[in-house]
Amino acid sequence: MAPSCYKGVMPKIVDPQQRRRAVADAVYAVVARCGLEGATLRNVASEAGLAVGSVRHYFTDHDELMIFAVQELGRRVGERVWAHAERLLSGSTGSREDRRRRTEELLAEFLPLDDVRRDEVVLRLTFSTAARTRPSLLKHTEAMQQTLHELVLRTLQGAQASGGLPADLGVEVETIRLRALLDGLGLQAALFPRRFTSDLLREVLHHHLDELVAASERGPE
Amino acid sequence: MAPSCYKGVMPKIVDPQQRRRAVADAVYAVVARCGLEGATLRNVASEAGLAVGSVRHYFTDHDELMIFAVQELGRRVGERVWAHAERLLSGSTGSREDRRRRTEELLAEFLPLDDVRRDEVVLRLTFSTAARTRPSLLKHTEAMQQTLHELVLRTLQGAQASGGLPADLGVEVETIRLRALLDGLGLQAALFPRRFTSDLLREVLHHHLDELVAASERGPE
DNA sequence: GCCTTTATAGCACGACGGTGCCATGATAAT
DNA sequence: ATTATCATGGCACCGTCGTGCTATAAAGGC
Repeated sequence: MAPSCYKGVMPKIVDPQQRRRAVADAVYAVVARCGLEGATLRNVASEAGLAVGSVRHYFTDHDELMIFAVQELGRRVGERVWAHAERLLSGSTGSREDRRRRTEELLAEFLPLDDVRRDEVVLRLTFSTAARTRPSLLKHTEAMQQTLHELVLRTLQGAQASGGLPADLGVEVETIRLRALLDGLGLQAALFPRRFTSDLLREVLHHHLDELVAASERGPE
Repeated sequence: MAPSCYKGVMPKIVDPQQRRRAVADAVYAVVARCGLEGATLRNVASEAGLAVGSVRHYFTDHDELMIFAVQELGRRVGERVWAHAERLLSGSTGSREDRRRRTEELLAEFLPLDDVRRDEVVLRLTFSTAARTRPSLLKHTEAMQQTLHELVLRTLQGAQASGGLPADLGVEVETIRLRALLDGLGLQAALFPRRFTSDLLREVLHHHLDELVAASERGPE
């Protein structure tokens, strides 16, 4: 029916992608405030300033909304931290202390040190734990975890290549250990923000990296 | 404690405490299978082989049921691990390698290395994350976390006293770091049991303890 | 003008949640 | 036997949630 050009003949105004992202924002706000069980269509629609029918116009199912929320969360986290990683890699010049400082900053992106990162950690944690009993979420959660794993791995490998870490260090095991540390800290801090202050989190991370570089002076086991 | 003859004048047969624990068992089974949102009164009652009214006879609210489940979970975890800790402390004799091995076994109680510990980790994780948005659970979850914290702290202090760890080691920070590591590993393993095998978990814990004792040969920073 | 497509909103239905209330059976004291 | 107490089970009510369906308004293409 329509002529050959299928691209520019949309008789509408709003951008669906942008709308979906806006709804995802509402999901994040509700989940951060009331938990995942509070992310009902009515709550999300109310948070987004829309009606339930409007939200359902962009998401067929409640499941699809949750899946999109996880995907979008993974996209944003990956995007933000990859940008940070590129900043680190681009500035390959600099003293060893500078590289160490920037590496620590990069890894600190995974800790709830401010409101933005705190919400992000809480959301990652919430969706991840929920994915255990929700097959539809598990696949995308796994992808997000894989992204974070590779990022930490690349970071350690980069530090190793630049001489900041010993060449004989088991980066795979250290990646798992470091990621577990970051996740565990985030978990505790998400539960008890008053006990786990930003300074304490930074101190633990700093200490852990100290131990990693100190292993170089010890040589292979 | 075995159900001894009641001394009071109760015209009944069953022991309410035992019944409440049995219902808690049903809660654990349902939560482990379907997540916390699946722990409805109907599901729990069905799992326990009772009717909803029967469950409600022992728990006024759904909230009270959840609170009791958290408390009981904390009790059991603490009981089991404290028993293990006493075994460690009672056998203060033995070579350094033996002490190290038993310490590692004690800390391994927090890792999902078998079905029992796996369920326990999953339950701890589920209730903890849920407590973030449920004030009624937060208080008891905090108590459970405090118990685990103190246990890890005592373990490290014991190792330090016996000479297994350097005297100048910051046990408080190391406790936080070790607990974050255990929590993070448990979180990952709960999500992806196939990727995080028992051997891998043991290896990471072993490696971490190696790093701790290796810090003794490095002296103060 | 007309018509198609999209955006937004609302209603109604069925399913399921917690909970108040009550009926029945069992037990032990009187 | 009577009665009080407790255990157990079921019913019914009300709220909420997801979802199918429909209505209305706006924006191009013809």
